[in-house]
Amino acid sequence: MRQSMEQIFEEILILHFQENYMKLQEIGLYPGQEIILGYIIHHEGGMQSAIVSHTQKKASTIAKAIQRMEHAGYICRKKDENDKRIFHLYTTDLGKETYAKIAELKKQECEYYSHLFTEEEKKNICSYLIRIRDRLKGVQKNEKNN
Amino acid sequence: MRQSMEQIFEEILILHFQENYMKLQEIGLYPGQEIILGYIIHHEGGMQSAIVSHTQKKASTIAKAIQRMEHAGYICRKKDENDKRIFHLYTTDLGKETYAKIAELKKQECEYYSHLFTEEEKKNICSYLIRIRDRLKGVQKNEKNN
DNA sequence: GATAAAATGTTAGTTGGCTAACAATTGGAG
DNA sequence: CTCCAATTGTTAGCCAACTAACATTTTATC
Repeated sequence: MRQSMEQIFEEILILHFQENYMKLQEIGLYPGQEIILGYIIHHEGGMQSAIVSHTQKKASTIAKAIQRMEHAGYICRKKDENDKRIFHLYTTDLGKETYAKIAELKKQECEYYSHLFTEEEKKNICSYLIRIRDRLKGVQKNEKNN
Repeated sequence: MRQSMEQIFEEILILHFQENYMKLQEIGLYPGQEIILGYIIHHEGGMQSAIVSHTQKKASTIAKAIQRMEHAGYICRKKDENDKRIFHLYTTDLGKETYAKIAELKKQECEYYSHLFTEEEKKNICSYLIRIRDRLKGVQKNEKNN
């Protein structure tokens, strides 16, 4: 074997990043914004802290992205009348149109991968991926206890 | 199935990024610098453009990283006497020590994953990963022709 | 030899990601 | 009711990643 599992995986990470970057660029978004937009579309009126929990990013990262996305016209914020700390987030028409393009691309991507493997292989891959994910989750839990 | 292949993969991307970030932070590097350091260690005297080709990052990204890594004392640059455009890159003692730590971590990581799968599963995974990688490579080649 | 093209590296400006420190508000403990 | 802790969100400053434009030097072409 010329390349190890890990090396090919690193290669895939780079290629995946580049492909994702180019696709988003054509749509007009920056990496990460599509996840935020998708969350708000499916949780209209939600607040920033929910996005922080969902995306696993830091609050400061989300805060800046939200500001830029609001300025670019993809989303809008409305103050809560009872709790003055909270902003409720909503998508604009532009945001909805933009997410439709992303959803279409994601669908195409899923179909590509679907044709790349047999049903049995897909089951295997899921089993492997879950094992890797749980291992990564476990490592982080252990590190938190230190 | 509650989650699709793609969703679990996205989850793994996030977890992998976070684990990598924390490990590098303990060593004193920023993400991406470990790849540059590794390349220079294995190609002492090489030049920036070679790193650009190898890492698939843009020249400006590498240029800034090289400057910071030189300033931080991990590497040093020497001007070429014949071709005045070129800088030759070398690792310092600190750079070599730092990379030793990274190599140790990578070794541990490989062992973890090695225990996570049987030999047959590993062969399967390699087969799947290669298929994904080649598909990603193919997409990018096609896009370049447009 | 002059001029255009390619190679090498830099700088300015955008974004995402992080940490750390901060302000403001809310809610609970005493 | 008071005061402290938790929640929510922001700002400043660091880095990586990108694009676009640039300067310098080398090389190829005519």
